[in-house]
Amino acid sequence: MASRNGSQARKREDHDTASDLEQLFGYNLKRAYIIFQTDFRKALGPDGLGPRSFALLALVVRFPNITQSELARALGIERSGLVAIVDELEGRGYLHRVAVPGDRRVQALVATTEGSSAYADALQRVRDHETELLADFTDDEKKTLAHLL
Amino acid sequence: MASRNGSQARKREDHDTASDLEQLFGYNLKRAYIIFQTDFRKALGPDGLGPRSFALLALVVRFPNITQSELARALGIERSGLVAIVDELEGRGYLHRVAVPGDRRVQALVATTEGSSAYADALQRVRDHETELLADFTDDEKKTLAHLL
DNA sequence: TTATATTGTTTACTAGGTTAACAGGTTGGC
DNA sequence: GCCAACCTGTTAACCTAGTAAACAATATAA
Repeated sequence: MASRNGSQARKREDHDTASDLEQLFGYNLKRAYIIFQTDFRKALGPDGLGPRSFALLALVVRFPNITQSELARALGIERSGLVAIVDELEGRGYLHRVAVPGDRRVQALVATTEGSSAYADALQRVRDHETELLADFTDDEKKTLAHLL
Repeated sequence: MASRNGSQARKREDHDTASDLEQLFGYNLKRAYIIFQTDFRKALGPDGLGPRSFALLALVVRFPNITQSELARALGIERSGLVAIVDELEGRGYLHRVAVPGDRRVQALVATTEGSSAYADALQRVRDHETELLADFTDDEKKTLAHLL
């Protein structure tokens, strides 16, 4: 029988001390992160913004004329990695690159009105999904969690 | 001057309301996860186990004779993705595949003594690093966090 | 001026997965 | 017993998100 060893293992896993992994913060953090990311994509639909594009757009909306180098620092990724994301958002018409008078190397990013409203809409949806996801927690717990992270 | 817009942006980011992102649980969760993962790799050294191999080995140590299909379910990844990890751990001599008498399809996994002790060592290091990483928190906060995740 | 640094970009690469197909083995219905 | 349906481990092709190195254009410091 194929499931003999398996059901043994699963039984032990079910009640008792499932495994060392569950005692590690890092492992649980990863699982929580995956849950949130999956939910994020569900919130924004199949051809909505991805987490990266959303984060980048958030910064551009918040800080108009921010440069790509600054964005890379703020997001903690490499400049080269930004290009594709900016291309995508520019392709959607959510922002455009504008030349900066004083320095011909940089291209400041500004959100279009379409980009701003798309962002506001997405933000609302993500927030709604997050509160739904955290519905099991008390307000106190939520506050603590937010503070700790 | 290249940094004119930039310093404006950064100044605003510094004090005030930095951006909507920081109010989102998902975004902070991601950052926390990245911090923990980076620390994990530091704890185990450059050619130590990766998080995936570590997690798999943990389950094999805990549940001897577990099958790969069961592992895939437990870890939430596809069976095909496991093969490379099992290959790696088998290559290190930490576990081996053994035939199961009753069912010639499955190959149960068992940790070698070398694998068990390597795992115990790694687990200790990861735990040490985690407690160090969480040193700023009070015991109460740590308990709450563990409970929430 | 000349050396050094920075910006945005392309290209090649890596890590960590997924999906689809497969060969071999098992099982349930009849 | 036979056959259809299913499960197991595996390979191959692919995808996503990122890194690292190189580059041309530009800016700044000595």
